[in-house]
Amino acid sequence: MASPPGWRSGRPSPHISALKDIALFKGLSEDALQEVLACGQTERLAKGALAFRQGAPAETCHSLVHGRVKIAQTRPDGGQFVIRFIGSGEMFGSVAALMGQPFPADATAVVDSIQFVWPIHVMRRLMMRHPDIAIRATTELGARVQELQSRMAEMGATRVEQRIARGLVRLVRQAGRRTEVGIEIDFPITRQDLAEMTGATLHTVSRTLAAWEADGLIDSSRRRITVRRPHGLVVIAEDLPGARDD
Amino acid sequence: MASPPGWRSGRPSPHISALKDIALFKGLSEDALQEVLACGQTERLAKGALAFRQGAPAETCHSLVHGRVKIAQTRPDGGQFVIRFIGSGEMFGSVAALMGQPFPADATAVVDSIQFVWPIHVMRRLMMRHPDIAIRATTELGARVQELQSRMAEMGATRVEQRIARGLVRLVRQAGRRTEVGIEIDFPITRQDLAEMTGATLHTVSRTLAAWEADGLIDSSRRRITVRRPHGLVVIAEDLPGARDD
DNA sequence: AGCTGGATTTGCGCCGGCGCAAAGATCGGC
DNA sequence: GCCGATCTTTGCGCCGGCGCAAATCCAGCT
Repeated sequence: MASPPGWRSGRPSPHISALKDIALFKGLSEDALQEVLACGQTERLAKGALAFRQGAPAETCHSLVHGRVKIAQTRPDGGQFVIRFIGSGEMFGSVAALMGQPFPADATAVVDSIQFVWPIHVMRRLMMRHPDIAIRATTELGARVQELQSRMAEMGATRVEQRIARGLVRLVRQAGRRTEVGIEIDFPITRQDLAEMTGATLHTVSRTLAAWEADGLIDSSRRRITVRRPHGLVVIAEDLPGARDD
Repeated sequence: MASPPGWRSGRPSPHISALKDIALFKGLSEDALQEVLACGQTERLAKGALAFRQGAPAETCHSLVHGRVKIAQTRPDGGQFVIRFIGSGEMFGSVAALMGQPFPADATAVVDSIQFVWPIHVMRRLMMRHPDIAIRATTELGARVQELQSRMAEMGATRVEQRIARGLVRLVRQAGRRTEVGIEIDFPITRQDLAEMTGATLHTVSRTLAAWEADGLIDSSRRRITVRRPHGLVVIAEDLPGARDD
């Protein structure tokens, strides 16, 4: 694993370039970026550390500079539910902040990470001054809405195997890294996580993955999953007729 | 914009008040409202008529002036999925329009309705000119995201009975009308719809409602549902311990 | 290296909810 | 008032996936 610049020194080195990678700020003027930068700060998140906690007042916007963060909700019945995983350049916690509501979930670093944090009122001010940003925000949120809706529709699908396959496909798309054998999910993920993403049980996920591994569809070990034949997974996810490989 | 033909002949500036009821336009200046009004048009939607069709290019924003519209998606496997019901004053189809993507679902009037339609570029222009609108839009979308996320979390809950109860509770909140016996869903809804909202089968929904009716929890007839003891429903929805009345 | 706790696997039994099929109830139209 | 189209109810059988429990395995720590 290559260490990102400025990681070890314990010294946050805020880079405008990092901000530029955030979709929301694309095409923003230098001084506007400076404004954000000046108001916010870079923070280190050790693996397992929380960026924010479910129920806490949301007064900050977060953006991940490096690493991976899990957004997970504790339901009243005690069950956990994994909403999504955040990768580099993505923002999180912003919806709650914009809405003036408490964070709806915990944000936990699954690997050592670096986040950039700034107060919500800066974002508000920016939006007032630069309508582009607000418009870009609607686009971002629109994308979220669409993704959530498609995920909703998926949940309707009864077969658990399908749901797990789709969850895995999504992870591959978002966090896949090519290796010799296939595509690996580039951060540690437990079967429990996968279960909590798809609404299945830990047990069923374990069994299912084991079956797929026996079929040579995937490789897996503790917290690691590598997809050897992505297409085969898609066939299951989309319930295509094909019983053959590619 | 050229005057739209036909519909407006007898009506002087049809529903500027109707526009004011749309959250997105709250607090907007008179002339800005006029701009929207001039570019759009009011349309009648007979029961069963489509406001737009899944897959069609989304070049229009819609807002319901009166009636009720069902947004439902046809999945690749042929199944239908009810995304949501639209009530008076709510906007629909706007996410797709803003994102420049085809409509993701059909919009069908479930009762005789009236909608207001205007081209997306007007909305874009308005947003550029009035950041408030864009900001308000982010708020709206944020709310959608939150609602979808909570719905997602619900879907994880295994028990079908719970999911149905929650679907019903949501409908009551959104479209409940007080009557002598309880609260009635104020538009015709089939068990099929309920099934497609909650990811259950028509059959299971039917059986479940029958059981609830036997318990005096609800009244129902063809396309009509009246909740006699909302609290009892919530108890099921939230899986509270209480096995008693309210 | 040894220990400890989290992560994973696996077996077994049970039951809820779907699939299928057909009858019954209502509404709306003619 | 009759007919046809929906919408709704109900019976029966089957099976997938959960619940429970125990055994292993592995990573990180001291």
